[in-house]
Amino acid sequence: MTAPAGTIRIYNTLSRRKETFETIDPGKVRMYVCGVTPYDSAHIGHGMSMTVFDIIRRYLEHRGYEVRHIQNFTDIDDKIIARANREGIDPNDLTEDLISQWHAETAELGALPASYYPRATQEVGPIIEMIEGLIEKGHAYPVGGDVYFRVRSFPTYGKLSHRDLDDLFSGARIEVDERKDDPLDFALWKAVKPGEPSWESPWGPGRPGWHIECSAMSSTYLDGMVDIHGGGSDLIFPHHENEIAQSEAFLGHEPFARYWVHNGLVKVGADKMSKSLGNFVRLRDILDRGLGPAFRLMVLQGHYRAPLTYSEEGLIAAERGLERLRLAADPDAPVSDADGIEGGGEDLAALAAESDRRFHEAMDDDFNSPIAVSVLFDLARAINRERAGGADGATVEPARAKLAELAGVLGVDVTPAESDAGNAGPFIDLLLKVRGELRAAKQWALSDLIRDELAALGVSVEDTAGGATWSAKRG
RNA sequence: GGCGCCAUAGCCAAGCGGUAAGGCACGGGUCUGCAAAACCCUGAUCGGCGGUUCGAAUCCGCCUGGCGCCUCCA
Repeated sequence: MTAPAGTIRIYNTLSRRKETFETIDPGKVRMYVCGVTPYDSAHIGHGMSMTVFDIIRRYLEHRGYEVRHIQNFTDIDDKIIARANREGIDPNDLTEDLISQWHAETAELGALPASYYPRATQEVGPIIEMIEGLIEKGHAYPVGGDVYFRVRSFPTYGKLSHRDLDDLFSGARIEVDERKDDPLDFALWKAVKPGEPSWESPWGPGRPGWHIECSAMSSTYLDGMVDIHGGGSDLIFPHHENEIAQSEAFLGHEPFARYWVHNGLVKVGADKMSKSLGNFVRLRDILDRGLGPAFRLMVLQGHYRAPLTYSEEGLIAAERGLERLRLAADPDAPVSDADGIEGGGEDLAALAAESDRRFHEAMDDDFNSPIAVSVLFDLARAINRERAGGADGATVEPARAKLAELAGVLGVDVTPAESDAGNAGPFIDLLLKVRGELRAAKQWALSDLIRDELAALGVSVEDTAGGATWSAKRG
């Protein structure tokens, strides 16, 4: 269902302001998200980025846009070669394996697959063409089998990261390669070294440098102009800065990307989480515990541009919150008719309408998901309050349906927890039936024993007015 | 050294000029055989000091404490 039209505003790293979102083609969004260099398994930082851009994409689609979402794999790089050599395997086998893991993890995280996933190694032709074009235009020069981009030839270099060339130079932490015209020039093509994979090129055998593959791929798959170009904020410099320089110098027009969107980084404790710091948490570990949906909610509860402080408690807190949303969104949730608890007698249809308005207002404003999520919780509380007061399903339905709908827009799965009990279901039902008899006979010790033992097995039992219900713990 | 960002209740986290969303935890209740879940109640004046303003968590300055980028990184 498409919501009523509203103006979407997006923060653009380039202008450092929120801008009204207007696409190149009406109703269509060209989105390029920097994927990964697959040299190791994904961590939750990748998970955050995947989730953030999945939410942005879902919301734009919800708003009626058709989104062409391209996500690349830079499957040739120093680290890939280093690891493959260390393990004595073919770099291709390594990247194939990691890429298939990536796809599996994307799916388990509940992120929609991209429209297409180009790979650097399969785009060498376009990459070489682009490099040749840059040389012709004087923006690049070959040196002994390498090719470098001449940073000083691109007057607006630094506009994305808001840096001055001379400030960068004064940073003086760049290895000085005497063969380069300028220390800041970066490699477009790297001459082959012993033991490395290589491709033929006008400059001899070699391989693409780091940034050029994204320029070539975004150009190839999004017609040389993109609406949204995204990635983690650690990519702003040098990766995206270099990408702009290459693409705009080559294409001869700017901007090559209209909205630069960057997500905040995951922190563990006070520090940024990264492979090099060794403080990373593998995405796989969270997924295997069945906490993928909780992770998504945790990401949503913070703003996408702000750093996300990750902790085990934070993840568990999100899981608890998610359970509350699930209960509220469950059409078969038990209704209490206990005395002493009164419903608010609210107009839930009106609440649903108001919630819808607030939700879209928040998401339209640079994807303010924390507020959108708070709307979900407000709905949940109202629903539970009415149910606690004995309201029937029909009374609660407008709010319940709205909650499920809005959660769905964010990709939050609030469908009732599926039983992980496998074939044990009927036996558990049987046990609870027996326990019911015991309770009727006030055999509390035995009935409590059954409940405790089931709990130890990961099955929680709850007694409600309508009888006992059970649910298996996820994971 | 350069550029930039952030400091909001126990933890996480919105708000960005009109007297503090939401989540989790804690405590007190209701319900329950007990429990669980749910519901109700309870908690902050926004790092510090100045300034601008009728009015500031929100703007400016200084200070203190963190972080990020400048090198591979989502």
